[in-house]
Amino acid sequence: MTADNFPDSIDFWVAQVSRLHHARVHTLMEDLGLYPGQPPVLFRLWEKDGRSQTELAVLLRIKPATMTKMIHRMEKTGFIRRESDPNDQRVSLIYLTEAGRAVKDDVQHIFERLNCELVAGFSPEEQVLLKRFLVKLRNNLQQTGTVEVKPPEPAVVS
Amino acid sequence: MTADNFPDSIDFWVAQVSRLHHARVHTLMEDLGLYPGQPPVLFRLWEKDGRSQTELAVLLRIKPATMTKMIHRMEKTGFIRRESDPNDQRVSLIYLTEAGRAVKDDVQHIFERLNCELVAGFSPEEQVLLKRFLVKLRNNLQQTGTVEVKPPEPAVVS
DNA sequence: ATGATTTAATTAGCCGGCTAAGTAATTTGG
DNA sequence: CCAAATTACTTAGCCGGCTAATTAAATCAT
Repeated sequence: MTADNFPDSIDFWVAQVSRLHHARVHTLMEDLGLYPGQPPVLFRLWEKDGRSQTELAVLLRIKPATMTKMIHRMEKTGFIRRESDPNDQRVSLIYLTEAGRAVKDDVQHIFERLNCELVAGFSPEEQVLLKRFLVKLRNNLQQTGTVEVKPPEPAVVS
Repeated sequence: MTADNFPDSIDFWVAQVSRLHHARVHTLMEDLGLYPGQPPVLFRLWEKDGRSQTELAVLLRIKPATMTKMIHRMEKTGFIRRESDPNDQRVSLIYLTEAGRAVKDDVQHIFERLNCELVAGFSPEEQVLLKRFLVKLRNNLQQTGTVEVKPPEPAVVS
């Protein structure tokens, strides 16, 4: 990587696509009162209601602390509600409210539309290839991320 | 887009790659005292010193308000310094400090390494294709974002 | 059975995106 | 020449990532 080719690096383009996508979702979700981070939560709840925060965090591959924030916002705006798990007082189970169920069709339609916009000009084969590329990038990043730090040999104490 | 295929959508994978990449850069830059958003600024300054904030924001495709924050942090941590443009008191020109010049080689090496990690298992042709795909995604998003309200399509279909 | 460990969630605080509203300087138009 | 518009940047405040440190509950091991 040199200063010359940086602005045309994979890094740069991934970041830019990600930001534009985020902005686009924001625009499209605005009227429904949803923020861009929230649809993924809803998709997982429409799939199966009453999941724990940790379960959701694992599915969305975000950290529990991030989940907590989002859950609070979505609770405040009325799309979900929390309930203590009777079998384990530590976990709070997340349930859809009526409003959370009500937006399902709209959100799904919007995401269908967004996906069309996104892959416009991609042949079906290219779409498959693109997804394979993205998964491979993910794997490459995860590999290095996890291996990377070898446990430092603790110096012998006293 | 349905609840079923969401977790395997292009959206999801792009977001995930972006987050992991960000985290990886964070890890790799930590020892140098840099945060993930800062290398792009440095790359542009190594290329040409003394740019205005707006110029940098345009190059990095971020908003001026975001630039302001980053510039302040980088000034505080000593990688850059600001100077008023004598020809226009509104603009502040950004210059590298000695520290900003000093990290150049390290940062470039790290980004070379990161790029290798990222595209591991991609043939040169696939790398070209990947970049083309990303650029196309960018264009698709920018199109919809700017046009926003498409002129009503001619209803004639078939 | 109780003390130690693990686990679920929260809190505080940072980074980097964004918008909206405000200030200061320059340009433009009448 | 001076008022109006534009431009460059800042500020305040939100969202969504993250880590580190806490708290409370459950489990494990002695």
